[in-house]
Amino acid sequence: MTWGPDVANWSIVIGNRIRKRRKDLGLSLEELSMLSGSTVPTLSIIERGKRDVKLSTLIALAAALRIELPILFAGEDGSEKNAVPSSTSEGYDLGDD
Amino acid sequence: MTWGPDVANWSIVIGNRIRKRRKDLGLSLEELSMLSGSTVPTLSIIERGKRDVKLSTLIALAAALRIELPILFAGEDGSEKNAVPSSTSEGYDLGDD
DNA sequence: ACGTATTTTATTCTATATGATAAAAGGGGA
DNA sequence: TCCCCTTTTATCATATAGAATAAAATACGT
Repeated sequence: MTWGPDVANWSIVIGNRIRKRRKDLGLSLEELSMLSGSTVPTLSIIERGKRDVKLSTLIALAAALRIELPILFAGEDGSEKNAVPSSTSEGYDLGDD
Repeated sequence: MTWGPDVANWSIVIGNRIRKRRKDLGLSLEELSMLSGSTVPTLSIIERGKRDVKLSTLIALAAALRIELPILFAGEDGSEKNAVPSSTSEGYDLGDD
């Protein structure tokens, strides 16, 4: 894996949320696999934050877990503020806005 | 494209938000390309909601546009409620929770 | 209408997400 | 310890995201 830290952080946060929700629902990876259409190995990898997942996969997972997609991205406080500290929040050069 | 409607809807919502933010910043696709690392054709496709984008790409774009990632997913009201009506919100069978 | 910048579309190539499957590793109970 | 269930890891095949590039289409000011 050669991602930047932001991707790694987000992948882990999102993976943890998926795993927690799955456990809360009392589902095994096998069961979530059937509900979401992703295979068990794929789910294992995603829940541990080791994959650069596609949007469609997250959408299917959110539906299977019966949560709104934005919940996977929301801050700990449930707001739209980042749950993950951005490593590149400033330092641009094009003089706009 | 053979996605379900949820993916299409989300792709369009997210693409529209990216394009609006880019315009608000007064950036061309070429400039956003340099800032985000995605190519111009890729940006064009993403902004029009025609690609099943990867998480890492969205993270890079949010950083380039200097917005928090959750903003791309938040509801119109900026909450964690879906901006997109889910076409698969119910009808499951495993008796949990 | 013309010229220029911007965006879209098309093509080829590479990287990788995901599926399918099997095997290995873990984790409780009895 | 022995099962059984669950999760992780590994391998191979397929689909597609994204890069690089060029060309076509569009927008837009003059």
